[in-house]
This record gives sequence, C-alpha cells and structure tokens, in this order.
Amino acid sequence: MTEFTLRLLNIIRNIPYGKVVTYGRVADIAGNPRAARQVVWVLKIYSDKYELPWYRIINSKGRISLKEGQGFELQKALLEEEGIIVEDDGSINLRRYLWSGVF
DNA sequence: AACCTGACTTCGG
DNA sequence: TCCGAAGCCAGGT
Repeated sequence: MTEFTLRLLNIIRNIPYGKVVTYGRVADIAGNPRAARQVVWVLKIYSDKYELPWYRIINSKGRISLKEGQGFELQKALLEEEGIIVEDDGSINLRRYLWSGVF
C-alpha cells in the first residue's frame, strides 16, 4: 500500500476513545484534505484486519453516514457506549466530540 | 489505460 | 434543508 494509506491507518488508530472525527479531517491530517474517499476505502478494507475504530469517523455534516439497516444502528450504539450523545437522526455535536487531530 | 467503486465534500439552486 | 453535479483518492478488474 502507499505511504499515504499507511498514514491514514495510523491516524485512524489514534482517534481517542469518546471522540469522533470526519473522513475529510482524517485525510487532511494525513496530508491530503481531498482524499476523504480513500479513508472510506481504508475502512472497508482494513477495519477488521487491524481492528480500526471505524465507528469514530463520521461525515462533515457531523452525522453518521451509514444508512439504517446497513450499519447505522451499530455505529450509533458503539459511539453511545463511549459516552457520546447521538441524536436519532445520527447527528453528533462536533463542538463537543470532534477530535482535532492533535495528540 | 479505461472504467468502476465507496461509509466523502463542496457548491449551487 | 434537501438534492444533483462535479471533483478527488487508491485499488481492483
């Protein structure tokens, strides 16, 4: 895999418990703010293999992107287990839970 | 090399 | 606030 993809993996692995971050932000930290779709690809391919905290990543609107019946419920539950308040429509208060990317 | 895919993002209307 | 279009990435075929 590419250097960039490797950076994405490391960043994803470091998202703190109880925090969320957007796809675009992850890509941004890795060096390319326009590679949000690559983040999605990485999650699809490596979530299981590397036990990535995939559920801590949401879209730029501050909402869960997965659709009902296709992971939405699971992601919502996992986030709530970490103390994050998730509205019924999947929206999350970014001002409160967004991870800046700074360790 | 062309074309497709995916849990995206931004911009306009 | 809700679409639709266009732009973008790397990998797989």
